[in-house]
Amino acid sequence: MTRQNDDFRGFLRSANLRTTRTRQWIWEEIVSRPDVHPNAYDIYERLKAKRRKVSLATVYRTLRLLVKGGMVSQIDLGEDHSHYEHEGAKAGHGHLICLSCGKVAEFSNPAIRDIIGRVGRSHAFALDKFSIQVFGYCEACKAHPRSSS
Amino acid sequence: MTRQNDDFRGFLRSANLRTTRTRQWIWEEIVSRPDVHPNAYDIYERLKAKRRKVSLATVYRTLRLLVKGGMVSQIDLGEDHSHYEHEGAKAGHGHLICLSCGKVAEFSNPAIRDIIGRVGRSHAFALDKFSIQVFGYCEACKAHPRSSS
DNA sequence: TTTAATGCAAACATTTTGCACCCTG
DNA sequence: CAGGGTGCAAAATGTTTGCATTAAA
Repeated sequence: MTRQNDDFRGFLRSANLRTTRTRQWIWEEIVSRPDVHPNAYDIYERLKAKRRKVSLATVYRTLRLLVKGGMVSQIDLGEDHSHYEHEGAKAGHGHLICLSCGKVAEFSNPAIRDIIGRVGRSHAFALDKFSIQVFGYCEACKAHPRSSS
Repeated sequence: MTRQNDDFRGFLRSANLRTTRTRQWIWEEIVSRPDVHPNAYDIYERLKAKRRKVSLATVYRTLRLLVKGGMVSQIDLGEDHSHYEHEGAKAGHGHLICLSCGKVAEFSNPAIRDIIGRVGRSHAFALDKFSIQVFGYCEACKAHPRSSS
């Protein structure tokens, strides 16, 4: 049993929630590939491909629960739906999003965290979390630009 | 005729778009209160209250056009719809969003801009724009917390 | 007068919910 | 075996689009 799985079961237990197969599958989809940032439908489709019968409604319900509990964070990549990622040790990182191919890279910068902490204090604001999206064109796409629609 | 109105007409002209009453009304709603960050429906309602007949569809169409043209920026305040603001001189600022009352404050920090510029370069990423959302509790709400649902 | 812009309603995409049945604890 | 969890279908929300009509240039 992995560390992440322990965390997950511990979270469910402490929240008085049941550890169901379905919830485990969804959790695994999120933690197993930290680089992927799937949306709800992605998770649903990947589980279906693995012959794990889960409904899209349950995927949404579970995601909501995990986000509320701080196990997963919900991110906006500039599309019309949310993406999700494991809220691991690398809390407080940002995303570089390619406007052409959609590729997402992560970055983490302690200086930004410090500055945001200071900004919060100067506004008498009790900080909870922050998110940063940087939009632009990745190396491949700026070398071979496609026509924009 | 204000500076902003000139910009607006200039933008439409250079994009070969017509300067219609409807578009002006919508533009005015956005620039007239830089502190408000309305969503599409807010704009629609405010115009209706002023007896300016505009359809919600046109509000959406106009917003899309303004965002594409870089006149307005589309921001995510953690709700399930977009908000909009005038993309003025204060480009590259962030938002402090109260998780309790929803109030939004802005901040601008040149150091963050620099760091993000550096991050972009180190990833060989051609920067276009960035956005920062900081979630937490404003002074009033942290003093008098409400029960969370 | 020509053609882009608009209003309306219908279509779409994403997310949530009601309810009968199922499974964990 | 009790009560929470799930699947399914329907509803709710936010946004876009087709088409007939209006109005900018």
